[in-house]
Amino acid sequence: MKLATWNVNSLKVRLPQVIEWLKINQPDILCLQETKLSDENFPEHEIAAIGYHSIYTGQKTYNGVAIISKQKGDKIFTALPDFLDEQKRIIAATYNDVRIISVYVPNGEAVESEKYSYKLRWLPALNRWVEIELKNYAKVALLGDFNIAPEDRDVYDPEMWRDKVLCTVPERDAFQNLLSLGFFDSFRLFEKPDKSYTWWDYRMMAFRLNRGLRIDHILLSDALAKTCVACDIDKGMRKIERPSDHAPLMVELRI
DNA sequence: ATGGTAGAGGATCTA
Repeated sequence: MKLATWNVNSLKVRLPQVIEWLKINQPDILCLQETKLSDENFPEHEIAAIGYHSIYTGQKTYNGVAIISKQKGDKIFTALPDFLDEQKRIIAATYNDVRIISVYVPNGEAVESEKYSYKLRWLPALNRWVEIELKNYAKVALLGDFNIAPEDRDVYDPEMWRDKVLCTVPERDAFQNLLSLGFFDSFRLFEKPDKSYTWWDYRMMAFRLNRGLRIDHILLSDALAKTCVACDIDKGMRKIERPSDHAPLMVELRI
């Protein structure tokens, strides 16, 4: 079983890339973030034409998440139960006995901003709900754009990024609190090269200089982590013409 | 020099 996540930064622009990527990689599950599409504009038919189901919750211009899957899912959730939020940032469904939770965590903009305090309220709400989900399902995967670089080794220039949004202590604590519920960061189950990142700013030749951060993650519950045999960043998708600023991330599970 | 690029939408906002 292959699970993947990809912040596409507009599914309208990236649809041909997503279709091609699905054909080549054949994941069972692909979680998308920043679709930037209202539900009536979601390209469900184009995706169905290559044999994939879609579930989605979106809005115009900003945010928007989806799960693309070979099998149809059930027990679909499109919001956190105890956190009123107009922004479409979470979608979950069950595929056989595997619970898939796909998130687009708020970016936070800057520590002094209202968006940062929203991020620090959003993360505990996620934590509370995921804790319940872990009681109901042994096999849980929490995937997406977390907008958090968990450690200094996940940042190209940790001193420059010290206490900047994506790297602050409260954000990293919130990420550790998620892991403490019983998750493993699948990327760190394996020996990986230094300077492995999933996001590079469009500006200042950041990608060419590999000035990136590892902010997209696939967290696996113990039952799934035991079956995980690979976790890889598809950096090639950041090299092509008109790329997303994020690369896809994918795990392979022996189940 | 507080910049720069991309996407949406049609002036700025978000990242």
